[in-house]
Amino acid sequence: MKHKDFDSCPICGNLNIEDEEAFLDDLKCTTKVYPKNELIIRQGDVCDALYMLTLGSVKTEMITENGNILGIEIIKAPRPLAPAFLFSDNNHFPVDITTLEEVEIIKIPKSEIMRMMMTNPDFMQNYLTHNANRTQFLTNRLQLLSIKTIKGKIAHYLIEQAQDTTKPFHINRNQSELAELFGVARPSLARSLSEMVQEGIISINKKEYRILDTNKIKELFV
Amino acid sequence: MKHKDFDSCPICGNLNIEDEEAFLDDLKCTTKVYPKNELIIRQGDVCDALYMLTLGSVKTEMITENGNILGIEIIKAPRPLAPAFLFSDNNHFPVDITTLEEVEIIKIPKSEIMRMMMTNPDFMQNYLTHNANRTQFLTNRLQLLSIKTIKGKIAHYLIEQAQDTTKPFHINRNQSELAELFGVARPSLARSLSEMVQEGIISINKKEYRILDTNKIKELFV
DNA sequence: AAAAAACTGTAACAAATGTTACATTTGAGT
DNA sequence: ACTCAAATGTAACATTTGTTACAGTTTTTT
Repeated sequence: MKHKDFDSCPICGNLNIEDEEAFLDDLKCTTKVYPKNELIIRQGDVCDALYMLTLGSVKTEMITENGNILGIEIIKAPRPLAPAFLFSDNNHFPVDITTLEEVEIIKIPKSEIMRMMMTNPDFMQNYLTHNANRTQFLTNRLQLLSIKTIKGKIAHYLIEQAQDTTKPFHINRNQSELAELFGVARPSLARSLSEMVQEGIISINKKEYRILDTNKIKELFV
Repeated sequence: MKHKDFDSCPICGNLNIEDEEAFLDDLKCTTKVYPKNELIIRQGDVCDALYMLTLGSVKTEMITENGNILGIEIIKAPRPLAPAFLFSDNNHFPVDITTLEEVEIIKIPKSEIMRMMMTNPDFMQNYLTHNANRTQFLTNRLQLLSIKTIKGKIAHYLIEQAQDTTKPFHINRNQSELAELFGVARPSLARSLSEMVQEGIISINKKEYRILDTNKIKELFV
């Protein structure tokens, strides 16, 4: 792992240690490279080590039992994969993980992680913060899914994405991806979007969205 | 906190310390008692200390932006309230918390939690495991919500609850609570349930459920 | 035991979403 | 500039779910 990557890693960054090389050399771990489009972790697999993605990107997908795919997110290196589950009583991965390109993954035994936490307060703080952020991400996802109407989901999502609701902003997903994110059918999403445009609530130009009527879009929550 | 409670606490149990009283006496914290049916924590409140529920029970509710209540769970003492969010970058509570009876809550500063983790490996392990279990709970909840049909949710839930799918089992919730758990309307749930009974997939007697047709109930996932 | 409250079953109807299918537009690659 | 694939718009129709309302049942309270 390069120094730059090391610093930008959510759990290894800012560690305040003198010699990062030595720190890493001491670490007992194995490195493995996987090709593109490979399913590397299955929902339900036992999780007994920390999988650190050090190169490339992967996609995590939660497959519901009715076969629908509920896209969760794309993870880019450097980041640990599902670090919380390493410590759960029922230590199984909750998602499928598929490579999007060639990736490198370092597998660190649980005992090593424990050791690092005990000896390095910054590492422990990072690990805790990272897990907390993950939990918050999940909670957010839960909140989005729990909104029942499609227009409500759109409203929630757009307001979340817009830094400033008076200015246009860019959404980096196409309709199919949005539909997957919301867990709805693509044509249904398109219909809701075009209705919201016709009602003068938002305007859309390609992936450039704009909130036109702040009051109306907030009414969709009521 | 009594010894028995101390031992059964998910993050303070099995701590391998000689003197629990001394351990607790050293702890800088404040104790507060709240009456029944009080909203003690609001969604969005800043979370800068660990709230440990030591007596009584509370209800956590996530209120969606359209005003619907999506019941999350009932928490009984002793258990920490949302311990993960203490360490998140954006440290706000994700849920409303309401007392169900008179409760006692101990508020422990973040710095104290950090100290305890650094000095006590068992405490750290407990804390991590507890957070991991919470994450798994959320993931499960996410999975349940992401199933689109009501019958699919029922099927998923019943199979999860039934230890042995050939034997009858008890569900400790009424229809309204189940509907809230699934995020659907109560009469809709009742309709789906009675259809499943008519189709010979399950039988219901009060809160005693039984899976009659294992194949058919699994087809609801397809 | 009677009364009240909570829970359950169900029906008619409204509303939202899914499904399928196809036309149109956009974008990428040559 | 042309071609092809992907993305989008949209319409008709089917299906599911929500809403409202009320009656029957069970449980709790008095």
